[in-house]
Amino acid sequence: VPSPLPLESSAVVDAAIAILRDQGLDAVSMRTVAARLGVSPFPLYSRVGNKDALLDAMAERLLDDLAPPGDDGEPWPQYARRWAHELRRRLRAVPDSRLVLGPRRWAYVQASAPLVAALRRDGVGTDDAVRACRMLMWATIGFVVTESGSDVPAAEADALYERQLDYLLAGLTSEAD
Amino acid sequence: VPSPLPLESSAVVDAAIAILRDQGLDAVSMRTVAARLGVSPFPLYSRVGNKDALLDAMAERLLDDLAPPGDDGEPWPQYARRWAHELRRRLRAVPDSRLVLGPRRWAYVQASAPLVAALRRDGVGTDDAVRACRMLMWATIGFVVTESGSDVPAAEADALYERQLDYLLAGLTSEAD
DNA sequence: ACCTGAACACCGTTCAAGT
DNA sequence: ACCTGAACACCGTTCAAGT
Repeated sequence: VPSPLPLESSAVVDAAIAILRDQGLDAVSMRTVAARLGVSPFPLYSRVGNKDALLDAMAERLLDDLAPPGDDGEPWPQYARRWAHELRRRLRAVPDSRLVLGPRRWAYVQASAPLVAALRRDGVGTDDAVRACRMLMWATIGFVVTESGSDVPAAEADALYERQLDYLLAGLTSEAD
Repeated sequence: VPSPLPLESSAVVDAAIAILRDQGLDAVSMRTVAARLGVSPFPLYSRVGNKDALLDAMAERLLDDLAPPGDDGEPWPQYARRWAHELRRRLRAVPDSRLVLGPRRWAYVQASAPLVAALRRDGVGTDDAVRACRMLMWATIGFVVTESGSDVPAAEADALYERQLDYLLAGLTSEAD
């Protein structure tokens, strides 16, 4: 009599991400994930809920621990620059932009925490800090999603992103004073 | 003996957009579009190619004739502001952000033409004009895609977009001089 | 020449039946 | 209690057969 499989939800996410990297997002199905685990599809539903929840969990895993918190003496615009570049780097490493969109908000709320903290540490009010963070985050997500669908060379996209960041930080800095 | 159906590719796109508005993007399939036209799925493939090409054609339709060209005497930053707001308005009217992403670039190339023309008319070099246009377009697409997946109130998103536009235009203007 | 009906190889999800 | 196998209601796409 076989005992219940020691199938953790993290193992399901592991398998899904392995398929994502090997064969792309379209190859990730409840059936292919189950097959990679040597199991029928049914047990997956008790571990991860359903397909959409699995996609959420994958996004969360891929954005986990986005940026280290800033140093105590670091001014917020400098930290914001590091944070934004790290967010872009992580998002570009995700092999499919459909995974970073949709209603997968939770991962971003977590990711924004250290930037909001850096702003607050420098005396920016909570609402302003949240808005500044939101602007940088939305601009970065949008930039990555759009550049990934374009044929603009990487070096040019890098330069364009740097300039956009300059402009946004200049605006946010002048307003914060 | 029935003659060939007078089935135009535009009718296929019409039917697909009608289903999009009535039941959402997930309800748009080659089968449901064919059923709405009273036809089997097969003839659609000779009209629109395949499902992905149909999605491209839908995106193109939804962004068609994006912005009227600017007045001759209108300075480019003022036209850029109108253009960007119109782009955002159009994108927000598309009921699903998956439709404005992916490799559906052609619609955006067309949409950007009048803005590039306005910049050039004011003496901006071609490369700079293309880059400025790209920044405003990517920022806007990204903003809309991200705001549509968030629970930020519309008024707040409007204000945030306006400010982001201020910052980007301020940066682009100072650089153009 | 062009369409229909059926088929192929897939989906997400669920349920009776087994152990 | 938990899984398997089969099923249900779908996909995109294609092809033999009809007209």
